[in-house]
Amino acid sequence: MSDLNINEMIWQIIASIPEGKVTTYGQIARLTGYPNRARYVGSTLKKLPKDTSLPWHRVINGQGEIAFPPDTKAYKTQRYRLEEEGILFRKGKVPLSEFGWQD
DNA sequence: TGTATGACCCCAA
DNA sequence: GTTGGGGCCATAC
Repeated sequence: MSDLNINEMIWQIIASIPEGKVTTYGQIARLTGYPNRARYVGSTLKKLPKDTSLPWHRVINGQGEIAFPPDTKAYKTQRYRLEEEGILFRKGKVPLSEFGWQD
């Protein structure tokens, strides 16, 4: 029940990420008020339909890297979308300056 | 009911 | 700078 609320919060937060910016699973978890739910955020994203309008590609891990292995289709898709939005990669990582929310 | 797994994170060495 | 281990909690089997 409360997890339904969490899902909505997660969707709202992701939808509010500005174009050309990214954020991390941990940040999203914290903004929902549950600092330890970073893993749950990933689980939620995995369940999204492939035709979702949610900008899931703007969500990366705490290291500034894409959460998928580099040789996967999902990785390439995500990276391509980010680069289309003007986000540049440095050695496979996104610079901190591109993060939407920072503590 | 119990164990394993995952689009993660943090801290100590 | 890297590496390893613990923690987290919903799902799947």
